[in-house]
Amino acid sequence: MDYQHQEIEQRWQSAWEDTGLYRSVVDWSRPKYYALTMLPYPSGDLHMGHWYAMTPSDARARYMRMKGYNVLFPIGFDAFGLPAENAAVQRNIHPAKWTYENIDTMRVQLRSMGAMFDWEREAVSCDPAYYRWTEWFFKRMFEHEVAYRSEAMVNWSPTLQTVLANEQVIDGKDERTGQPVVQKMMEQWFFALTDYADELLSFDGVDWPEPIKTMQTNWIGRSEGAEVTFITEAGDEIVVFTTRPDTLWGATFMVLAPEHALVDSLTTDEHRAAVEEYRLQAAAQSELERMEESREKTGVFTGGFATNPVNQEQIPVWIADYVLLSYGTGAIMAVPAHDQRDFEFARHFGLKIQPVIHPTGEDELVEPDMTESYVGPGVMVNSGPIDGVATTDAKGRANPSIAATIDWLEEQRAGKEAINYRVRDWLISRQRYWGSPIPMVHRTDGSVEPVADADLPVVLPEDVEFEGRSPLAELKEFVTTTDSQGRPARRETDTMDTFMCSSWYWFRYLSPKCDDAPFDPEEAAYWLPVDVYTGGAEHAVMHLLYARFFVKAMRDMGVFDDTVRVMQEHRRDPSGLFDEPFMVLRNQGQVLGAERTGDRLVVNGEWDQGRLLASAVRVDPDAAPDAGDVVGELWRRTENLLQVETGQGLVAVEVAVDAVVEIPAIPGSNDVTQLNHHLEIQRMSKSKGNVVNPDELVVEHGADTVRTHLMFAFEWQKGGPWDERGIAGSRRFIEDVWKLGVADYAPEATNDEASLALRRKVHQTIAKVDADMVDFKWNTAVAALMTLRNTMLDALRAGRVSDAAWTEALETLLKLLAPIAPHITEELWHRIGYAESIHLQAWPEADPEIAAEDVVTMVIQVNGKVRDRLEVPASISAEEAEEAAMATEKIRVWLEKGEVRKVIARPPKLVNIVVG
RNA sequence: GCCCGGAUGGCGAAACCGGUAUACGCGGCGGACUUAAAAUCCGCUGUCCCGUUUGGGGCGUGCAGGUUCGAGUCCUGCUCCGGGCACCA
Repeated sequence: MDYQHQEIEQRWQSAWEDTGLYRSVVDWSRPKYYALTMLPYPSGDLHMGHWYAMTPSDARARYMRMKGYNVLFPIGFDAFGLPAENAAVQRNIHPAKWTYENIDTMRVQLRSMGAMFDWEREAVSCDPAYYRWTEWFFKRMFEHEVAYRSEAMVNWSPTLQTVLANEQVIDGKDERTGQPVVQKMMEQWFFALTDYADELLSFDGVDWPEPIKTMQTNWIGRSEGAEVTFITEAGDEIVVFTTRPDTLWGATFMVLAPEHALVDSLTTDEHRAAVEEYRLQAAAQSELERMEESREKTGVFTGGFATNPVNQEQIPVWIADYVLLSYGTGAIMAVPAHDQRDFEFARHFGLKIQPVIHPTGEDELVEPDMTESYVGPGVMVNSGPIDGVATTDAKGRANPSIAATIDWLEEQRAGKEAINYRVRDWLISRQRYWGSPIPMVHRTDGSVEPVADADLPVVLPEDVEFEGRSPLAELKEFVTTTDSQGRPARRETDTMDTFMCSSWYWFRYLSPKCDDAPFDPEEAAYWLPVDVYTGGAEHAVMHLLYARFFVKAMRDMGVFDDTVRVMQEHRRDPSGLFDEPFMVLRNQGQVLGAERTGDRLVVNGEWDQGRLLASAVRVDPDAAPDAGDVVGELWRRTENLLQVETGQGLVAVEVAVDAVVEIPAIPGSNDVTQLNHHLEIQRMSKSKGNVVNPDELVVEHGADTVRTHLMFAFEWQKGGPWDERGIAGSRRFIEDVWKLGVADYAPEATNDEASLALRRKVHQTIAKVDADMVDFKWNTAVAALMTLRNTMLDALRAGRVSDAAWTEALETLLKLLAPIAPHITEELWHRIGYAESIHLQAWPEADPEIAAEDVVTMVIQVNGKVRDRLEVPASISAEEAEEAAMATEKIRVWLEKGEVRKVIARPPKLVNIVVG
């Protein structure tokens, strides 16, 4: 009767599947619970991180089910994206084939976890039945003017002839080829995310971690201030946004972004050549170069002037790349006396500096003596109507000087109060193939129209050639189409950002086969909204912000109208249910590989313009620093570049695109995708990880052990490096549970006290595990179960507890462990004689009376230091406690050292005697 | 630079409202079983000092202060680590 984990786990996994144990069906007579875990990207295989994220989510879903909820816990795949296209280029496999093969592998692996996923509800975002509705949502966005087309500065790769997403650009270079990326103006599709900026700043009614809320708030970056209009000599208006309108009287020049529309008309002939050159330079500059030069301000004078509306002063207009076209209005008023960047710029180019704040408690600022700008509090001076008004560190109208200035500006019609956001509208256009098509056609007159709903989805053509960029634009059959009037038209060849697919997937889970709407209102009315969402904190801003935006936009477009109607039919109050997608959010940390030194490379080659053209690359853990031209740890691999950390900094090593760097830690062939996967898992700056394959661990120890250990070994929110050895403890625990479960318990001489002691422990454990499950504190829940295991092993050996107490203990242990280790508990549950699944049992309830200790250890302190301990009845009174404390032998010794000044009694735990 | 989060044994980590610091586990040490090893079982395991049989005491939660009868927990000022944002007007 050994514990045969493989046999047990496989048998139960099929049994659960056969009986449909995890099908979730709408049942209005029961309370619902929608538990969601972030859907995986089908990168190839499931790694430890997936297990770490998903098994606690699964345990929580199981717990809620045992608590009596009708739980929905679905799964799917976020299947569009760049890695599939890279695979296509590198290995000549169609992205669809690569993706679906990976999905097949991952389905098997996901099943091996023993999670209660309802596979009937699986959704795959690259399936036309799915992206039909992604396109449908785009159309609704377009119809409601949430989707629009506009010029924008984008990351353009001249090598690939395509726009790259920000996340594909690393240090100003294309992540994959290592070639430079430039900034370019292009017409792109956007979603008007900023329309919802204010609503997105509010987290009312949702329970999300504070750090995530802070990150989103900072990302949205609301700033309060004013818009002020300056007039050029030619009569054009230059609108600027400022958070410090009160310093307008100190504005001594203006700076426009090099790309600003008014630069041409402002530039005088004398300065035109310099301006043109600067603009070219700025456009060619990669982000990396800009960062390097961020110390020194650059810029050129346009020769033009504008009028400061508050004092009619003519001030020079410059252009400089520290002013960004994408933030505010792309133009600033420069107040060098009270803004450090402006100060540096003014000093560098010898421009006028005019102080307008008299600092509190200091002498008046004298321009030539200033070594930096003054940004502290004080009193306004040289500022006409607001002279003498106090200025503080407060922002917006809370600052008296700003409030006074805004009032004055509005009265004079020279400006108005304004709010600006750091967040930009969501750029969703991607010049990629493997994404959801944008269902639009361009008419010959330049206007656009959406594809008719009946013609959705616009299907991705399959017979295409890959050369590293999207083939759609080159594919005549795809591009050539007609508009609704039958006139020739050109099909949109951009596809959508994959974040769009993941912005609504939890709706598709509700009814993945629904073909007349994105989701079935009957299902939605019951299951929505998501009650708990679990996943990685790395999605703090992008995915989680887009998802919130999406739901708010859907609500305003009436997408939930039918759902609301069904809810009302069932007397469910819909108010507030469609404002936010996820009511509770919890993040797990990252599990990394075991500690080890990184992959130590020895590279010989030839130096060329700061990079090493490799002639030989080998892995040698013991390589000495002079063994090759470059020796160091492999940090990153792109198609033709290796980043090697030498200890003195990163060195770029150029290799052939098909170069194979054999790394012993990675089994099998070693292509770019695999190597990046390997490097990603060891992502940590100091300690390097190692790939830990969960499949191997499952074979060796069983899914129950792996699940238990992942929940036990770390603080879930924090994660940490995987320790190969630690799993032994969890394995022993699971085997002990087996031992307890199959033990033929036969008490020799039962003893009421022993029985009660066991029962007490059992009920204390229920209370502890229950509280921990609610709070996602898996490690202490498992620890409590291990303690119960220890108590039960002792009881089994002693044979003093009654049969009833033993049975209660065993059944409780199995039920409490069932969410964490679903297979072994199911097996033992049946072995002790039950026919129905343990996963359908009710969660045990703690009886506080049984759990209560009647004798407790009371600590006796003298001057705050523990001097003695005493076993006392839990019901002891303060007087009795005090008396007992003073009476012990040890304490009497301490009492002789002085006079008792005070006694603090906190019965039954503590008495503190102050002696002095 | 700005904004978050963190720091507890050799290691992963516990500690409700301020009330026994180190639960649970790993590792280590000693012992039992064994021809032996593995597995398993039992005991010990913060640190220093005195007694060294049984015990007693000092010091200990990144650092320096403070509040309190009492601080890992609260307050002030730092240091280091992790994450996010970054010429944001």
